[in-house]
Amino acid sequence: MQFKPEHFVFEDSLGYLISKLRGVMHMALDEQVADLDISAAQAVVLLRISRNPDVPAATLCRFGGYDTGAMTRMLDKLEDKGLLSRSRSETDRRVVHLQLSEAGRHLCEQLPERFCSVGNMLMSDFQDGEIEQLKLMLRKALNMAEQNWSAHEATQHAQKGEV
Amino acid sequence: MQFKPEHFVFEDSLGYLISKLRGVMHMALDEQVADLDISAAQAVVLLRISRNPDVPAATLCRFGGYDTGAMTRMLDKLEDKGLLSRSRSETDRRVVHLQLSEAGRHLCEQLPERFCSVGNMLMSDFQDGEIEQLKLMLRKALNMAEQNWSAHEATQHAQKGEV
DNA sequence: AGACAATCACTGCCTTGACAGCTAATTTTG
DNA sequence: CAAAATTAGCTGTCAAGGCAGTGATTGTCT
Repeated sequence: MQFKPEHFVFEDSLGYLISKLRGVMHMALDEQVADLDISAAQAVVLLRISRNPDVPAATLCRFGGYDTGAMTRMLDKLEDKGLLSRSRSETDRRVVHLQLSEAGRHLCEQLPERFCSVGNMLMSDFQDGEIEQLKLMLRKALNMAEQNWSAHEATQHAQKGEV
Repeated sequence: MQFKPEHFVFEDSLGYLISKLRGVMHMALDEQVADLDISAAQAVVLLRISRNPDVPAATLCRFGGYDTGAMTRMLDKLEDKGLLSRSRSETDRRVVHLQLSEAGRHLCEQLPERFCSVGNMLMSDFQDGEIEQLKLMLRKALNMAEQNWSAHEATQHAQKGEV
């Protein structure tokens, strides 16, 4: 029982800080990739495909935190831009495999730098080890969430998460 | 230069962890207030009004990270539910003041407990001081963002942030 | 083998929130 | 004091994403 209702101040709460930081990071990434003519969300998906060639779309949904409908439409746009192509799996014809085009691969080569720029903008005055410590605590919280969720939502839809 | 492109792994990045945690917290809060027939976003706005009686809507926009259009429609819904009432300011007739109704006040009394439940669910195995340390680092990152932003976006719209 | 359930991708429908344009009211400036 | 700029709130429009329902395919169970 770390938090007590009688002392709760939203503007000082963890939820507020986390949400705000997420918003800032998302906006910063959007700006970083604007010249590539994609959005932050699209950049994340593209990077994922480039690291996992021929990944099925459904896998992207699960780990990317997207609805299958949202993913379909996002892939439509990326395909329209000529950054990737879809192809039905031979072994399981329900599945659609995703491959980056030449333009997509070229674009993805530039992404890690853009992602890192955002991190460096926010963390430049963090000391050695502080970042790892921060990530450790975030992972700890996520683990807790996962435990408390599987306990009572085992039957419901998959966990959602986010990008 | 804390982050280097050649070592970048998205699933282990700060952006991924922050986004995922935000998603989990948002979902958990939604669930916590579902029986009150409001959304997590609405809960935040209501709590803010209850702490700042007669707050102008524009102030909610600025500190809540909402567009004025989005705020108008959110207040429409809360008014339809009978949780608050709007009234034009006497001294500045552009301004709309917000007051909670009796039902709204009663609902708000229950909110801190719901917010804390989410925090306690995620942080139950954090040790003393760890939470404060985590918040300290988050605030540090947010401060950095604010600095680097005012530098190059001074002329653009207000910073957005999030709820 | 055949019935049934599960999975994958896709589509319509809906909500949320951003952006731009608008009016009214106020403040600033010439 | 009049004109211009600013501020507050509202509305239309758009894009993103969630939910439910569908068809096709595959897996499972009897």
